[in-house]
Amino acid sequence: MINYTNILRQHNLKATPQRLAITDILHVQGHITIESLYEVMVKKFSSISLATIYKNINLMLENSFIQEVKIPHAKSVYEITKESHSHLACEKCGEIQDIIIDLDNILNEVAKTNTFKVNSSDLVLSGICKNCQ
Amino acid sequence: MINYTNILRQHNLKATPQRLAITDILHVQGHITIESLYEVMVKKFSSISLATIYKNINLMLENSFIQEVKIPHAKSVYEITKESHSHLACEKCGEIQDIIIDLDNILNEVAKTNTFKVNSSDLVLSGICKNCQ
DNA sequence: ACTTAAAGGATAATTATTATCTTTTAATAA
DNA sequence: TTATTAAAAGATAATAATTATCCTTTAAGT
Ligand SMILES: [Mn+2]
Ligand SMILES: [Mn+2]
Ligand SMILES: [Zn+2]
Ligand SMILES: [Zn+2]
Repeated sequence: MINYTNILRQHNLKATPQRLAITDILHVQGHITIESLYEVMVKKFSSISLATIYKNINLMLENSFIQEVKIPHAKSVYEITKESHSHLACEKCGEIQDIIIDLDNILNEVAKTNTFKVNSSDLVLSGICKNCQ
Repeated sequence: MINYTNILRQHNLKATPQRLAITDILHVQGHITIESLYEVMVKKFSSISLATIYKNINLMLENSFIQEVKIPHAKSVYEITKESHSHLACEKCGEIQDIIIDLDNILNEVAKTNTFKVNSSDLVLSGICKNCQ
């Protein structure tokens, strides 16, 4: 169990119980929509306001503690920022999985054209996951 | 100038002036947000309703005549469906460019793992375009 | 314990999108 | 052509998603 108290403080964020719960949920679940994050949080903090969820998600996004992942034909999910990686999105059950794909060759190709300086890449592969096949 | 009248009819959509204008704008502009599509349309049809924009965009999405492209940290853009391709998104001016990148190697790698059946891929490279460098 | 800025909760406001209803019109056939 | 009709447009209400505001509570530092 990671100590997110200090990590939050390093980002100049107070380590409130609500925030620790959000980070813990993100840590355990991996990828989650605003909607289901709220549902899970309500179980722990029956009177939590949806505004608190949004305010915290936005704060955490601002300092890159977390990231938004936009999924085709589905709602965005949020996750704790880690090494750059791609995603597999199951069109049937909606599950989002991480996958590490080496895009260096591709990025080098683009770099060669010298017409666009790439800073980051977002790749989502949509299809059917193991379970749903 | 492409004849979208018949193309629309092939999709079982009436070729209304509003729709022909939308398809023409999409054809000329390439990638456009709902917001700016509406702005452009208002110039041609001063009394057009925003609902008409949404209804048409949704209808055209349903039969895959057009596609949504989700862009990190920006609003979605829409474009006429064509061969599968990737996108370059300029973080400075917001311009979206098409780029054809061969992802076969990558998709084959994923296929090998036999744990996920890929149906489609969405790749967006964010960075700085030629003009903005 | 005391102080204080930050954060939470309640809720209003705003923005984005969809639904509903009436009027208009594109497509088709007499 | 004109008549018919289902589809589409336009106006606007309703809903959903997100943000702003305001007051209360609390984490963090002294
Ligand atoms: Mn991930
Ligand atoms: Mn494109
Ligand atoms: Zn699945
Ligand atoms: Zn640019």
